[in-house]
Amino acid sequence: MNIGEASGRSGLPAKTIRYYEDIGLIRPDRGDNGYRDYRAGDVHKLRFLHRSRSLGFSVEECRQLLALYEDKSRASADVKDIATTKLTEIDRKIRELTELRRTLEHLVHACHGNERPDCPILEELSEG
Amino acid sequence: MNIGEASGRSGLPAKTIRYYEDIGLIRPDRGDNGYRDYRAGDVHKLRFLHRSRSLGFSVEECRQLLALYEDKSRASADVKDIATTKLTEIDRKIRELTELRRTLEHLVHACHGNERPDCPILEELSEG
DNA sequence: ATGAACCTTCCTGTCACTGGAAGGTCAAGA
DNA sequence: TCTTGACCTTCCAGTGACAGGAAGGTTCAT
Repeated sequence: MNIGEASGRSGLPAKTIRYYEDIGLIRPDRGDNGYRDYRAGDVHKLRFLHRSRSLGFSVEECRQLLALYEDKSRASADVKDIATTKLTEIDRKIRELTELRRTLEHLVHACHGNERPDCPILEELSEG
Repeated sequence: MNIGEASGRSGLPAKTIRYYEDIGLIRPDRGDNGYRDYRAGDVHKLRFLHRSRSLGFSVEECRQLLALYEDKSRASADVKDIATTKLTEIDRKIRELTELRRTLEHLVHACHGNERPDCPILEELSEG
């Protein structure tokens, strides 16, 4: 199938699929006309990539996961390691954002939000 | 003062300070030798930028905040609007990450993490 | 035969810097 | 006076993960 159909079936934009080929994630066949030719297995991999990316894995992590996916003699511990590391990262991001949120909310509450220039938000930004 | 001292006092790397000049956020004087020459007010602005960025505002938002900071006839409502919008964005990000976290934790728990190849994480990634 | 809807490659832009090369300037020590 | 080392300058390239668009080839239906 052509890239348009692979795109439709995987949910990834054609641009992204070409990019994934550029960086060596997938290698579809080519037809006589030079068009990329995807098989069902390729679409599976594309869906795998789509899902992995949307779960917050970086492209390099997706590369590792895809290699494990294709390695029938893998150890599930290797997959779990990657996922656990990512989970820790996500936890850290959530903590950082929550801290940010607290500070910002505090500032927003302290500001009158009227026509006058005095503003605790700007004060905090210049002194913090 | 030279850029090195401005960097030390503001907490921003010299590279970043030059970048902020490139994109028109600050315009220091120049000495006869061509060196940038920062005054106390410039360092204040740099600290303002540092703090704003670390609170999650984009550079363009920082540009708006800095303009309000310098506008003595500003309305605090304008500042509050920007901060409130950012607060909403942060909330959305936290929600997304929390959802991600839940899914990923579920997968990590389901995976045995041993030497065998069967792995619910990979299964979910390929089917999800 | 023509037009639309595909497909191709290649180049540029995004965001907010960071690293590095090549070279000028300045202050302190031998 | 010379030199060394720490500054400073500009400019170019790279990051991550694509998106937009130009210029051109292919396929299919009318």
